[in-house]
Amino acid sequence: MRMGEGVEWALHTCVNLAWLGRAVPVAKLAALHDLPAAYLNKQLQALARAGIVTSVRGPGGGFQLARRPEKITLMDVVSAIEGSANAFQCTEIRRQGAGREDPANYRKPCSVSQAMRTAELAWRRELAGQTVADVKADAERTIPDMAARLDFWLTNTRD
Amino acid sequence: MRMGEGVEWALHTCVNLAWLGRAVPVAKLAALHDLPAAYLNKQLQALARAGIVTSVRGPGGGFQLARRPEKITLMDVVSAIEGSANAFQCTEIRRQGAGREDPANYRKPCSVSQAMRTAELAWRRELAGQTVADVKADAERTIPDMAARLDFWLTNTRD
DNA sequence: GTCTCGTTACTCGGATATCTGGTGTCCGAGTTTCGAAGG
DNA sequence: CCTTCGAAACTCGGACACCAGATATCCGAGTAACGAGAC
Repeated sequence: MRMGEGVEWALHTCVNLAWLGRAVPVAKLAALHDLPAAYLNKQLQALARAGIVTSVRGPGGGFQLARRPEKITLMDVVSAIEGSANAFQCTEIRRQGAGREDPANYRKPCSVSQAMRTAELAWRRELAGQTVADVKADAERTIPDMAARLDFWLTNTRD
Repeated sequence: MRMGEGVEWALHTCVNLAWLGRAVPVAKLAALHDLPAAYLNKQLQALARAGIVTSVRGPGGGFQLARRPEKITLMDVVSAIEGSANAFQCTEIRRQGAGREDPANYRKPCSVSQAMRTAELAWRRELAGQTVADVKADAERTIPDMAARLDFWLTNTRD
C-alpha cells in the first residue's frame, strides 16, 4: 500500500501557492522543485476538479488557491489526488465458500471490514484536522523568509 | 492508494485459524471463502515469515497461529502482508529546484512529511489497538456458532 | 508378532507469467495581449 | 489619434505510451504415514 508521489507534489505546491498568493503557471511551480511540469499539471487538474485551486488560461494565467489556506485540509488534497475510495475495500469474501455466513448478516458490515474502517477513519480525522495553513505556519517556523524568497524569485525570474 | 486484497484474505484466515485452533492446509482455508489456493498460500508465507503463523509440511500439516489471538494485532497482519514501509514516502523534493530550502534544515523532516506522518501514526495506533481476538469476538456476537460449524466442516469434509 | 525400509501421498515453498494502475509525455483547446492597419 | 481586427504567444486540458508492482499460477522440496517384507 503505497501512496502516489503526486500527493507530496500537490501538498508542497499548495503551500507554495499559499506563499505566493496569486496565479502561477505550472511551469514555474514545477521549477520550484525540479518536477516534470506536464505531470504536475495532471495533479493540479485533479485539485482544480476538486475545487481546491482555480485555473486561469492564457498569458498571465496559471493556478491559484481557490480559498484561504485555513480552509484547505490535508484530507481535501489527499482525496483529490488519490480518490475518495477507502484504502481497504471489502470484497465480501464472507459470502463465498464453505465458511460463508448466514445471508441475514449481510446488512451490517463484517467484523474485519469494521475494524479496518475504524483505523482508516482515525487516519482521515487526523488529515482533516490539519490545514495547508498549519503546514505553512510550521514551515515558516524554520524558514521565516521563504515567502519573500519565493515572491522575489517569481517576479524576477525570466522564464 | 489501494490496499491489496491479500490483507482481507489474511485477516479472515487468521480469524478462521483462531476458530479452528489447529494446523489447517491452505487448500481447506481457501475453500472456506472460494479463494485461489496458490495465491492464498503466498500470503500465508508472508505471515509465516513475520512469525504470525507457523507452517507444518507433510500430511496432516498446514498453517496454524503461532501465538494466541490476543497477541496478534491487526497491525502485525497488515505490515506482514503490505510491508512495514510508510504509505506516504517523502522524496525530499524540498531539496531540489529553485525553491529548495537551506541545507541546514535537512536534519529535521519537512513540515509536509511531518503532517502526513502524524496521520499515519494515528492509523497505525488504531490498528495496533485491535487484535485478531477482538475481531473474532465481534464476529461471534452475530454468529455464535461459527466456530463449531467450521470445526465440524473441517473434520467431516472429504477433500 | 515386530522391526525396518521403501514407497506413496500430502503440503509447503519459491520461481515464473500476466495484468492493472500509477508514471510520464505530448499535442490540441482556449484566452489574453500586442501591434498594425484603416478610418 | 482612435478603433478594430488579426496574429502570435502563453497556458491549461485531456488523450496517448510506458513501466513497476500486485495478481495469479505452476512445479519442485520436504515430510509424515502407511504397508510390505524380512527377521
